[in-house]
Amino acid sequence: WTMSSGLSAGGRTEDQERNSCKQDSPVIERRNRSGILSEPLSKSLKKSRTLSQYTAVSSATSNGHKDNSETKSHSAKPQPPPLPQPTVSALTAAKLDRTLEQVLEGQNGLLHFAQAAALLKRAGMEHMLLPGGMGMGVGSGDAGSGASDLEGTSVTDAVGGPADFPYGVGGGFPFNPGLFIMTPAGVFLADSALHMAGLAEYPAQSELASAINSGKKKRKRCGMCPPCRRRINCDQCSSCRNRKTGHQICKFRKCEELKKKPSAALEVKLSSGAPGVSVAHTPPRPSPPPSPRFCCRCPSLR
DNA sequence: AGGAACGTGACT
DNA sequence: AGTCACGTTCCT
Repeated sequence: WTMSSGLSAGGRTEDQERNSCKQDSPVIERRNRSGILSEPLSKSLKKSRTLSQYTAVSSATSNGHKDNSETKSHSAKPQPPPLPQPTVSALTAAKLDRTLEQVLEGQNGLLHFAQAAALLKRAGMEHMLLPGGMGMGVGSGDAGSGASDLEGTSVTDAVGGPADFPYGVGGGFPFNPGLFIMTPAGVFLADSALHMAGLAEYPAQSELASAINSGKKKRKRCGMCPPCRRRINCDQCSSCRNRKTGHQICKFRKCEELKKKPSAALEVKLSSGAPGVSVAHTPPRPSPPPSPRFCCRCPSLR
């Protein structure tokens, strides 16, 4: 996964502008060896998902945020249309950063979904997935419409085209969206989906599902919210000043999801129709108060 | 209720 | 072993 490297090279944040005394030199990029500044996303995210399982799909994620050398290596692939490639001189750093943030926000959830779908599909093929098994969710009832919505337009657009996510209009994307768990850390496969696909040996996925259920594990940064994407400690907030005693991340970098109470976050997930294992055919909720950001039925809702 | 300090898990 | 950071507890 190279998103973090892309971010670090892609543009200077507003923070960097503010704390210019430190950020003028590239020293800031190597200031923390554990990745606080240069790799804010990779550590939590790479553990949360089986990145090695991802193929070309994941590479599309970082296309827009790589430096020139990285972009060159992917020059054969069509770049996602919404990603601007302005000259740095033409845009201010802050503006560029905002643009990147918008692009990221719009794409991350869908990309995670696409990646999970790719993983499931690939693994399912490897396991000679039963014909009537996973496919049955597609055409059945409202789930089908939601699925077609997703794969037909949003996902394809976000990922960059059928080459990257070949489950487009005619691709026959065979999975019920209810089989996916939308979490702050990304989109994962529901437990039952794993069993249906015979994927019990995919440890990260099942482990995550159990972690969601138990709620015992330490939560991790979502990696997508603005605070998570922020790479610079303010060095001025109480958390920064009291780092030795406080053991707390900079207030401006505190993940939005982690700010919520664990119970509240769980309730949001449940009410948004993404309960860990109760899958596909749950009856529609009478008054769904969907999470503004995560909803497995309405992936475009943010 | 919000913030600070501490305990401790996760990671290098 | 050292560092980071989430969760809990305590204090205001």
